[in-house]
Amino acid sequence: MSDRRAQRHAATRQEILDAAWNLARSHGLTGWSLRELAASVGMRAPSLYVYFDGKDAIYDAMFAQGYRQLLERIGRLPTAGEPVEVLRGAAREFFDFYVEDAARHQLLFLRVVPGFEPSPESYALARDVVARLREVLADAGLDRPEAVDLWTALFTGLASQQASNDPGGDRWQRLLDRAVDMFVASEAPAT
Amino acid sequence: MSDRRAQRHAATRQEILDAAWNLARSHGLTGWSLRELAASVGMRAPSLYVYFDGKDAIYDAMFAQGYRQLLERIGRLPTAGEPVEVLRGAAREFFDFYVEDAARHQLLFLRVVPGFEPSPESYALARDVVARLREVLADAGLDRPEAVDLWTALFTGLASQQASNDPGGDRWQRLLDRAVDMFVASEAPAT
DNA sequence: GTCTATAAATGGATAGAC
DNA sequence: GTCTATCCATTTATAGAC
Repeated sequence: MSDRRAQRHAATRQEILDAAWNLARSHGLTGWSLRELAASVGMRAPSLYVYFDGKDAIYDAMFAQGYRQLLERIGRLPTAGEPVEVLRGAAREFFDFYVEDAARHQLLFLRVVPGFEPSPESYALARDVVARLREVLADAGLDRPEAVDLWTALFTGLASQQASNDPGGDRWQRLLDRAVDMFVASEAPAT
Repeated sequence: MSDRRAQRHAATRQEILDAAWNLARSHGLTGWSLRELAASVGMRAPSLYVYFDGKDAIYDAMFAQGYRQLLERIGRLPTAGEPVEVLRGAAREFFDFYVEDAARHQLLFLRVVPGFEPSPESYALARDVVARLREVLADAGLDRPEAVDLWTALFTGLASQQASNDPGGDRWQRLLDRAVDMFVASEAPAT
């Protein structure tokens, strides 16, 4: 059956992607070759071309997968309850997502891979994430566009500091709730 | 005279570094080769080894130069006057420094070059910057360690968003003063 | 779908003449 | 100090046998 074959193909594709993420985490986002990637899934380099058109196609699939993961996690966020609690949950989710995987952070949010540009389809996922985040924050009472921008900057900044300057620790993580309070206070000063 | 020769040597070294920064800005921090670098200063690759021990030594010199630039700019900051004004000046200085040069930002604050580790001498400059920043903020009334951490996260976050999502624009730059106010209000709520 | 073999280019780095 | 020549490793990618 062609269905069976397609399923196997997709499974191997995912296996390759998982291995690529592992290499990116251990050797840096650009610190691995197709030979290494193939070896880590028990193949030789040319066989990878059965599943991907080349290295940039692999980066593109990783880019799309990363944004799909983020989108799914935003979707799971509780949106009912006290606005402050909702925002704390959202802040923690974003913080964790960034800190968990520095390589993913670099691929999704910084332009680190020389010459790589995400495909239009993959980039559309990035736009979906921003749109969905905007909805969540609006539901919690943050509907001013500048509020969303400031919110994003604040929590990506905390996560970036944590990942770069205290990996494995909690020096910036501890500041999360306080940062949410600071933010909420400045958005509703007279309430 | 050996003095003349040493001066010429240092000048050429700097010329090479300037060219390396240009390549890093245009082709990405890791998107250039020693051949290209040599060509851009009118040399062939082997001649570079008269001035640097290899590519990582060039990255190391760039790393040190970047932190020296930042240290100098912190030194120029006005420290007298209204604390809020001092903090606004400091915030703007940091923001500009990061946004000006994405490649420099990646080299100094993110681990983007596979295998590269700054030398102890260069890394000492990074520590100097943090110490000096701590002094400036303390002079403006921010002496709690967590306050400094939150400050750093907030303004590197704003700068990173500006550089990544609105290069050449001012979407996050416009939020700077408001962010300082938010920060100051949360640090001195009952004054 | 996976392999061997290999192309074709590029990388950092060194030897030695000038 | 700069060069030519070259080494040697590595890269992505392709051709074609099985």
